[in-house]
Amino acid sequence: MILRNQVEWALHCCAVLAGLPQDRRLSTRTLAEFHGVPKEYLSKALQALSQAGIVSGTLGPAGGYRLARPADDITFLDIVEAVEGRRSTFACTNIRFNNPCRQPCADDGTKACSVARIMWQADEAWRDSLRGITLAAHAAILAKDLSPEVLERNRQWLLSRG
Amino acid sequence: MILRNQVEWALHCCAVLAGLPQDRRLSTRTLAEFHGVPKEYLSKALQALSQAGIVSGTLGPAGGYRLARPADDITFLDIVEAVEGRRSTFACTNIRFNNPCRQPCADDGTKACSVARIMWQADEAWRDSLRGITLAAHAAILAKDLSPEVLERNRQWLLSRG
DNA sequence: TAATTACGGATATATTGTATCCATAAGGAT
DNA sequence: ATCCTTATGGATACAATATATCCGTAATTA
Ligand code: FES
Ligand code: FES
Repeated sequence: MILRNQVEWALHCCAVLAGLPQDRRLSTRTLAEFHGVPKEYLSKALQALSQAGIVSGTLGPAGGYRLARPADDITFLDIVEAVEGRRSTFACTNIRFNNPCRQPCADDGTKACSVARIMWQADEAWRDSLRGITLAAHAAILAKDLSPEVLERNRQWLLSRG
Repeated sequence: MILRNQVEWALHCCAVLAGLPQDRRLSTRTLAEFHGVPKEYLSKALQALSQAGIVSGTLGPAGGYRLARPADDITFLDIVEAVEGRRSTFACTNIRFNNPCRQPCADDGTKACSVARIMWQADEAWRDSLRGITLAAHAAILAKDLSPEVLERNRQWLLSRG
């Protein structure tokens, strides 16, 4: 089990957008070149973000994407779920009901399986962790990781493209 | 991203074994019939559990599997990792280094990407949650969920097969 | 009008998950 | 000794998903 590449791409794209003025837009082409990933496929991830209301896309020249909400109102979970979906990472197929000595209409079918409950609880812990980090919080981490020069250089490169 | 069916099967098989006397063994065929899953494919999951030292398999008639350790020394994480592997659910492909305006030999390459660190932290939260539940703890939950009659009926069916 | 963009559908390929089959070695029953 | 049953591991086939590309459309700007 492994998350899609799209997740890494989407997170980085959102992080980049969070570092720019809110009204500035970046095109799919610029974002693809900046991250060195195929433009056509990245477009699918950006469309998913757009449909989820995380970014806003506009048509025409000088069009592109910007964040649809303030950076402190977008969590990592929002982005991951937009690309990866909201279904639990654990799928219960109810094999407990295949039990050959189980009586039909037993009253043990009203509650979810104990195994599934534990797995879903772990899934929620994963989501809680991602829900705790906003793009604004990540920008603060990034500011400590990278030197101001590197950040400014990236910023200028992106703004010169659009 | 979704976990394999094997995970659900492996967890249920271990839960079944935990409800039996430690020296009793169950064959792949019995476990497959009990859960209504293909015997040949379930065998692969049991082999993974065997190789991870969670269950112990013996050959010959009256052979089969038993837990290799006490039930309070086997966590859900042990079982999930045996089947699903231990790699993180998030794979970083280092797209940050594809940055076209990045200078070679920059000092920002010594640390893992901030995005990856956040994703790996969430992965650890998921694992921590699974690490907190042992087969013994699950057995206690099961005892509250199911009626003693159902548990005993299953127990007898399994013991009569082996 | 022409160029550029997001958007969505269709398609192709690669990777992974699912499932089955078979050969082998080992243990128990006769 | 012989036969049956079992786990083990390799090989193979099939299905589902991930990855990637292509193209047509509509909207926007110059
Ligand atoms: S029946 Fe699906 S996890 Fe128990
Ligand atoms: S480069 Fe892989 S997560 Fe940032």
